[in-house]
Order: sequence, then C-alpha cells, then structure tokens
Amino acid sequence: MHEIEIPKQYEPGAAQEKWTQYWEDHHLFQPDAPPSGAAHIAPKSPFCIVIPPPNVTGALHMGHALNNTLQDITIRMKRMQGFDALWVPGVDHAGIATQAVVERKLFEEEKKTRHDIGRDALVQRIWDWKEQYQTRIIQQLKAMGCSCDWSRTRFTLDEICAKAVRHFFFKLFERKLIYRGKRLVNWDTHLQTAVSDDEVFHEAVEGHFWYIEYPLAALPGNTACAAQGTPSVCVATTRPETMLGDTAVAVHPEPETALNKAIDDLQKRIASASEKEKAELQTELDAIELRKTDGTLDRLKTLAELAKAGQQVILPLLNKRIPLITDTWAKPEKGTGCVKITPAHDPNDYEVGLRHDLPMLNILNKDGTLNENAGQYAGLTLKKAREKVVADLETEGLLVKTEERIIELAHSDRSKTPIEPFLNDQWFVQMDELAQSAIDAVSRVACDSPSAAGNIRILPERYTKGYIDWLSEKRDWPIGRQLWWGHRIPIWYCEGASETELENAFAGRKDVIWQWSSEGNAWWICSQTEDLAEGTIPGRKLVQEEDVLDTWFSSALWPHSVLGWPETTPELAQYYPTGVLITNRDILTLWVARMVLAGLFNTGKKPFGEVYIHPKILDKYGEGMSKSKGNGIDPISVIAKYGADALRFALAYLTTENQDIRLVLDFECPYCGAVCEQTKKNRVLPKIPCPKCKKEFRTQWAETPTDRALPEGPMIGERFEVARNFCNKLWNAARFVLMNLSESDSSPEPRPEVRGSDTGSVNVHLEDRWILSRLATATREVTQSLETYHYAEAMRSLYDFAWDEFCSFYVEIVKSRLQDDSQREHALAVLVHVLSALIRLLHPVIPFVTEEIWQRLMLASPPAGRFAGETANSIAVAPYPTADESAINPEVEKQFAVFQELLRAVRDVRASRNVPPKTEIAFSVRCDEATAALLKPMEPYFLSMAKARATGWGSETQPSALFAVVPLTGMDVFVDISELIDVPAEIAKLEKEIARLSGFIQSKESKLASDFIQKAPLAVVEKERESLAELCQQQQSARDALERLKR
RNA sequence: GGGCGAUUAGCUCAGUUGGUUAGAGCGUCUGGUUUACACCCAGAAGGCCGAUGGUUCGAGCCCGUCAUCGCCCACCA
Repeated sequence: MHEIEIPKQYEPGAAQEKWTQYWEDHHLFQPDAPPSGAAHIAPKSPFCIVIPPPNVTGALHMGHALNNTLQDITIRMKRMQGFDALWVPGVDHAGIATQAVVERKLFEEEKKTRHDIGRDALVQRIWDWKEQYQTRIIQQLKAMGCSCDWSRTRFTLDEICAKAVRHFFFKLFERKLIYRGKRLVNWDTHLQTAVSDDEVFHEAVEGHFWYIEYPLAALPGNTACAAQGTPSVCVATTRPETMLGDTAVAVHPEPETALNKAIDDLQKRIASASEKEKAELQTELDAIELRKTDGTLDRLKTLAELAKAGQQVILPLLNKRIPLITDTWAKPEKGTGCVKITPAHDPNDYEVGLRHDLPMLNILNKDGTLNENAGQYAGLTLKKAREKVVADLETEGLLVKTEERIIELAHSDRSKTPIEPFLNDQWFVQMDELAQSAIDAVSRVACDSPSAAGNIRILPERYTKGYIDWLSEKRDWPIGRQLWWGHRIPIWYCEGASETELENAFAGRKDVIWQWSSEGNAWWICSQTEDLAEGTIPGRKLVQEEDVLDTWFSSALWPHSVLGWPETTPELAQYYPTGVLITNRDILTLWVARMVLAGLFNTGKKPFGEVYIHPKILDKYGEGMSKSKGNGIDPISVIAKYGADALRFALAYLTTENQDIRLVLDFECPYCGAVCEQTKKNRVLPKIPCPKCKKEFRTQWAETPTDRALPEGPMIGERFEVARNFCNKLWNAARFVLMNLSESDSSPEPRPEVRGSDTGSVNVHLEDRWILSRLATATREVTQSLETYHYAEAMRSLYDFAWDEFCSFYVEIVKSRLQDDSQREHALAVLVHVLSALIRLLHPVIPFVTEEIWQRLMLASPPAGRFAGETANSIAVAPYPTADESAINPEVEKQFAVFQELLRAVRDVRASRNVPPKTEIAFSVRCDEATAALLKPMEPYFLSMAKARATGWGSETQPSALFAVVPLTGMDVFVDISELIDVPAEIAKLEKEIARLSGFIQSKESKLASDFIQKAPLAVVEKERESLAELCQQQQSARDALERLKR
C-alpha cells in the first residue's frame, strides 16, 4: 500500500490550468477533428450553440459568466450524450459602444476628439482596443471552462462576417427593402451620430416650463381680431430654444368636444382608481373643468375659428409669420391648450408637420450648435441659446410665466449626453414582411398546437408576448450610424450618369445593382462583394456612403454567418439551424427577433429551435450590474478565490425560472481576512481601507501603478462558498473511493458489473439497491431538468443526491463492508459505479474537479473509463449517464427510509440525552417481522453510524422503564439509557410528545367528521384514516412508556 | 399609461397538476478530530407563506381587490 498523494482539499487552480490545456491539446471541442481513436464513431446528430458575442467594449462581468456557464452546461451535456456538439465563440464589434469608449479615452488622456486624429487613426485605435479586449474575453471564457471550439472564434467585423453582411444588404436592396429618407432621429450631439430608440434612456432632470406669447398677425381684411381680446396665442414649452424652428402653432379643431372627452376619460379613471390616486386625479379634473368657465375654452374656440380662417401668428424674436393651424395633437386639457410646432426637432411635431405640409426647419448643426436658420442665435450651443432666448423674450415682455418642472429627458446610452431630435438622412430596412415572418416563426403560448411544432420556442414562455408585441409594431429599422467603427454601407452614389452608362460599366455583372434615389438626385449603386473604385464609371465619380451599419445588422446574421453563409459550407449544412440560443432578456427584440427574420430571409430556415432567456444578475441592493454603477464583478476574481467550478455551480444553482439572481458580495481584506462590506460608496473606489486592520487594498478598479501594487481584496459571497464546499465534498468522496481502490489488490480482474435490477446476488444489499435506485432517479431528474433549462432544479437534485444520499448514507454504510474481505470487492464496485455516474452527471456543471477525479479514477480502476469497448480519455467525451429505469425501486426506497428514520431516532436520543460520543448504547425495536427481517442485516451500520448496538427486533420486544421510547411510523424504538436516565426529563419529553400527537389527532378527527369523507377522493380519505390510526398508535406507545416511568 | 415579475425562517432562496404537520443553504444554539472531508460530522431551535375577500371537503399554490418592491415598453407642449 502506497502513501496517499491526494490532497485533503481540492485545489482548483492547478486543475483548471492542467485540464484546460489537456482539452485543447486533444481537440475535444473541435468536432471536425476526430478525437484520438474515435474515427469509427457512427455519424452523430448535430447540436450547435452560437455564443451571444460579448461586446469588445470591456471585460466580461457576472452576467456573462452566467450566460456562458449555462451555455457550457448545455453543450457539454449534449456532447457527452453523443451529439456532434459545436459551440461557436466570438465577440461583437458593438459599433457605437466601442467607438464611444475609445473616443472617451482619447479625450480623457489626450484631450483630442476623433476629428483631430481622423478616420483611419481612430479606427486603428479601436482595432487595438478590440485586440486587447478580445484576448481578455477569450481568456475569461477559457478560465471559466467554456468548451468552445476556439479554432472557430469569430468577430462580427471579420472577413467572414463582412461577406455575409454585404450579401444580406445586397439581397435586401435587390428586393427594394432598403430605402433612404429624411427622418427624425435621436441625435447624439456628443458622438455626432444617430442612435436608435433602444440606445436611449430617460432620466428625470429639473427643468422649467415656460409660457410664451406669440402675437397674432394682422390678417388682411380682418383687423377685428385684435379687438376681440385675443391679441396673442400663449404656448407652454420646456424647450424654448426650439421655437426658432417653429413653423406653426396648433390648436385643437374642436376644443369643446376634446375637452369634454378628456373630462369624461378622467372621470372614468377616477371611478376605477384606488383611494390614493383618486385625490390626485380629482385635482387634475378640477383644473381641467375650470377651463370651461375661466375663459380658456372660449379663447381656444376663437383661436380654432381663426385658424380655420387662415390666421397667422408672429414668431417672436425672429419676427416671422407662421400659420395658426388646427390639429388634434393640440390637447385643450394640456398646457395652454395651444402648442408650438417644431417639425424638425420633435417627433410628434414632425407628424403634425407631415399632415399639414409644413416646412421642416432644421436649426441644429451636427455638433449641437445652432445653424444659420436660428438667425441671431446661430453658433450658440443649445444651452446658451436657451438662456438667451428666455432673456430676450423677457425683455420683449412675451414671457408670461415660468414654472419649475421635472422633465424626463432622453439621454444617449452611449455618451450619457442629452438626445436631440434631429432631421437627418437615414437608411432604413422596411420591416412589415420581415417582421411578420419572425412573428410567424415562434409558437404563441395560446396556440401551441401540433401545427406549431416546428416553430421556435421561447422559454420561459412568458417572454413570447414581448417578442411578438415588439415585432407587431413593424417599425422600420434605421440601419445607418454616423460612425467610423463598423461595416460601411455598401452603397456608392453617382451623380449625373445615365442608366446606359451604368449598364455599360457593369455589363454582365450580377453583383452590382442600382436604383435612382428617392430624392431624385443620384444613383444608388449597391455592390455585393467588391468595393467600387471612384472611377469605375468613365467620366463619373463614385462616392461611397460614409455611414456604417447598425451593430445589430451584423449580429442578426450571427448564427448563419459564423458557419460560413453565404457559402454553402459543410458546417452550415451540418450545424444550421442551431439547437438553442441562450441569452438575456433585454436583447430579445433587438437581437433575437432580428436573427430570426434575417435567418429566415437568408437561409429560409429558423436560426434555432429554442431560445432560453436566463435571469439577470443583480447586486445586493437588487440593482442590475453596470459599469457606471461600479457594481459589476469580474468573474476572474471569484475564480481566483473559489475556483471556476464553484462559480459555475453557484450560478447554475441560482438560475430559477422567474427570479433574478441577487448576488451578495463583499470584499475580503487580503491582510487580516476581515469582511469589508461592499457599499454603494466604496464599490467604485480603486482602493479601500480595511475597517479592521486599516491597511488599504486594491479593487478591480485600480488603475494607477501605486494602487495596482496593493494586494487585491477578493470578492467573497456565501453562494460561492456553498458551491466551493460542495466541490470539496465531492472531491473527498472521490478521495475516499480512490484511497480504498489503491489499498485494494490492483488485479486487472474487472470488478463485478453493477446492475440495479440484480436482486438475486447475496452480495447485493438493501443499501446497494437503494443507492442505485436513487442514482437512476437523480439521473432522470437531472437530465430532464437540464434539457428543459431548469438549471436550479438540476443542481438541487445533484447536490442532494451527492451530499445527502451518496456521502452521508452510502459511503458511511459501506465503510464497514469494506473491512470485510468477502464483501469488499462488491462494495467497491458499487462505489465506483455510482461515483463514475455522479461525476459524469456533474461534469457539464463543474468540469474541472470532475475531470481531475475522472483521470485519477481511470488510473486506479481502468475499467471505469471504458464504455462499450471504448476508452474515454476525458470525462468530457465520456457518455452522459442514462437512467437505469430497472433500478428504480420505490419499495426499496421506502424500506431504506425506514432505516434512515430509525437511525435518526437513535442519534436523536443520543444527542438529546447527552450520551457521551464514545459510549456505546443498546437499543431494540418493536416492529412487524418483515421490518425486522429487513433491518436485522443492517445492525452493523447502527453500530458504525450511531454507536448503537441492536439487541432485539420484532413484535415481542418490550422495553423497561429505563429506556427512552421513540414512537415512529409502524414501530417503536427503545433505547437503553439506564446509565444516564433522567426520569423527570423523560416524563416531560413523553408528555410533550403526547400533547403534540393529540393536536394532530384532533385535527384529523374533525376533518374525518366533516364533508371531507364524502367529497374528497377515496384514496385521500383512506390515507387520512391510516395516518390517524398511525398517530393513535404512536400516542399509545408514548402513553405506555409514560406509565412505566411513573410506576 | 401598458406589460412582466416578486413578496415564504434572522439572511439568501426552493416549493412540481391544490391533498398529512411548508423545505434547503447560511447564520444561531448543543455536542463532536468516529479509518474521505472542520470547505467536516451528529442534533436542535426558528415560519399567521405581504394584506384582504372568494372558489373548494381542503389553498403557500387557483380567482378578485389592495399594499410594497423591482424590471421592461410607450408617452409627457
């Protein structure tokens, strides 16, 4: 027997490094490279996952850790189940986000803007950034144990993706689904680009509500109006500077009707509102009703008439005449009842402008200063212009009043600066048909009929509604971004050429198509693959569109582009459509919906069969993690402290169906080990002083060299600790088995094969059949849970089986058998069998520790690694266990439960009577003969597990007064504590027990005396009767014992 | 304004189609180095399942209302 060289504690660091390298060296995750000696494996069904490509803006955080853990669990399970499993990794160029990060850095460090260094230089810097973070991200994924095929790592801007983007664009253009037009866009004046609605967030800021008078213009032939008491129109606005772009003032055409309707609606709402809301609504209602009597309504009616008669108003400051119009957008119940119309700078006004054919007067330059249309205000920033406009209005006496007001102001998610609505040329994809195809491709919850069987399932199902609702709006997709980082739109403008010139220049080419622009001033030429040179058309100049495509345009193609589309690659044929997409909920529309429509459009097939939406990671305050809040956590710091397996297990364990994941994390002082609570204040700091030893340690935000030199305070969290402990528990169970194997004869004789259904052999004990039955049940549960993305349930099954059943019972029981030479080999065989299955079930979740155990197990017991004649040289490609249904035996489980109950009762007597741990006690059991026969063989286990010697079994068993009595289901336990008995204490215990039982008996008796027996199902009634009888029996036993003690 | 989710032990969370006396981990308390594991073992205490009304023989679970918290979407002159 040699020394045991297995450490008592699992050391994750070394194992992680070793097995990451091993897996890579053996190409285990590269499906087209046959694993050594596996060339003759039959063709397998494909199963592919494409990673939601993380943005190269920065390193991965806990949200990514969760996302990738779940993907890895699924793909590893599929691989072990014999699928041709492929997980494609990659990163996203994340257009605006990445450019914004790099531009911000450029400004912070060098005080330069992108215009200072130019397009090429900026793009180069972004590439450098991308290289740095892609490397970092891949490192992080590898550290987490992700089993991606790294040889296929894609980037949304690489050649393969670029080709797909060009083909997609070309195809859309060819079908006339792409157009360009002037649209009001969300303009980010800082980044100087349009951003989509989805890249905008609203934030409450303090602002003002200004009331401004617009004098009525004298109308030829109708000079009477001024005399009627309406010399001016008053409007209210939160953005007075936009008045410079006003091209009308509007009033409702039927002010009275509209006002009454508003009052009506409000009354209806009051009727159904809660008490608290009622008061507020009533105040609102009163204010509106007042308008009917205080002259407001009359004035609006007059103005409506004037508007219909062609009245004009004078736009103050610029002294321009603009029309007074009637439009239902002007609500009589709001503001002053009249509204200024600025079509080029307000989405609603834009609609009004279209309806009334108003001029769209743009007053803004792209950098957020005012242009020449703003007259004397040109060149000012919006902020300055606002101040001056307000001051000037005041001077002219046109500012009626000013109110304080909280305004929900739109901000750019990327630059965090306010958004300006801005009229700009924009490329769009027409969405109606595409959106409909993506709607039709999912199974609706309500009509999940067999006809929809081939459709995409979104899980949990409740997310389906959001997906469909969003698509149903069918809003056209603005795809142009005024950026330098991204796929450039493959359109070339050509002015002045005739169609014949184009036909000649591109004769015989199918990869170039053109349209006459909707603005009627140039040709739009779209090229599918080649960038067109300036002089392609003799005598004409081709100019490429400056804009790049929205990031989501390339991400939409991800599932088929990474597999080589538009080429018909073998990969595409084999792995597309992919199996499942695992992602988070905020990109269900932006990304998932677009992947579906793009996939259908390009390939005619849905990109994936299922979409699983996982929970969101929140911090201890229940807030989402984000870089700006500083509460994001680098998974590497958790891995360093607890190991990758612990990280993964903890996250999977928390992944329930409808609850977000709150991670409570704190710092650990690297000097004294004290817990330093993470607070909203200190979580953004580069270094923190320990509250106990006062020394400073660094955090993940440390940047300066001095801060970086400090030791890092790791993040600690209870959930990770629990998971780490679990890994260690598994490690030690394996250590126990391995130690016993090494002490054993290392004869090449294979151990007897273990079969759960094998009941004949004398070597097969109750506990063997029990653990095999439990293993089969656990296997079934885990597999089923994982296949339906119920990760937490799977983890619970695994945790409970491994700890409470395998370790606490089976391993403990088997210890005494291992000492008996006649039983040893068989017991070891069962141990190895169960351990092997257990680590294979766990491998998808905790790959490193299970591989470490696996490799050791193969050395100690080579047959353990052999399946159907094949040797699996890694657990990653060993077969995933299938439930041995024949082993599932409820009767055995019930019998074993009796043993457990009895053992627990004996242990309880020991603990509660303070029996010294080393003292052996005796006990006897009164039970029926069948139970006695069952339990008698287990006598040694009571001795080894509870230091209790059984002295008698059966119906004749009688206690003496010096015994502790515990009534159980169908039996009474008598524990001999004559040495230690405390009679009054025993009496008290028994009386308490009798009282407790009385309570139950009473409630059951009254239940059985009620309607219950007529209405409840017979089986339930019968069960209640039995249970009552049982309780009475137990109570009687307790009474008898009490009698004896009192005698 | 529309939608979604949550509320269960001191803390963090489970709880399958309604069916005995509601579970786990952490923390707390008691006792332990028993031939893997103190990152451990044995045991205990601890809950009016947010409030209220209903359906039912029976509700943590189903339905109505309310309260509190969180998230998403839309809108706000």
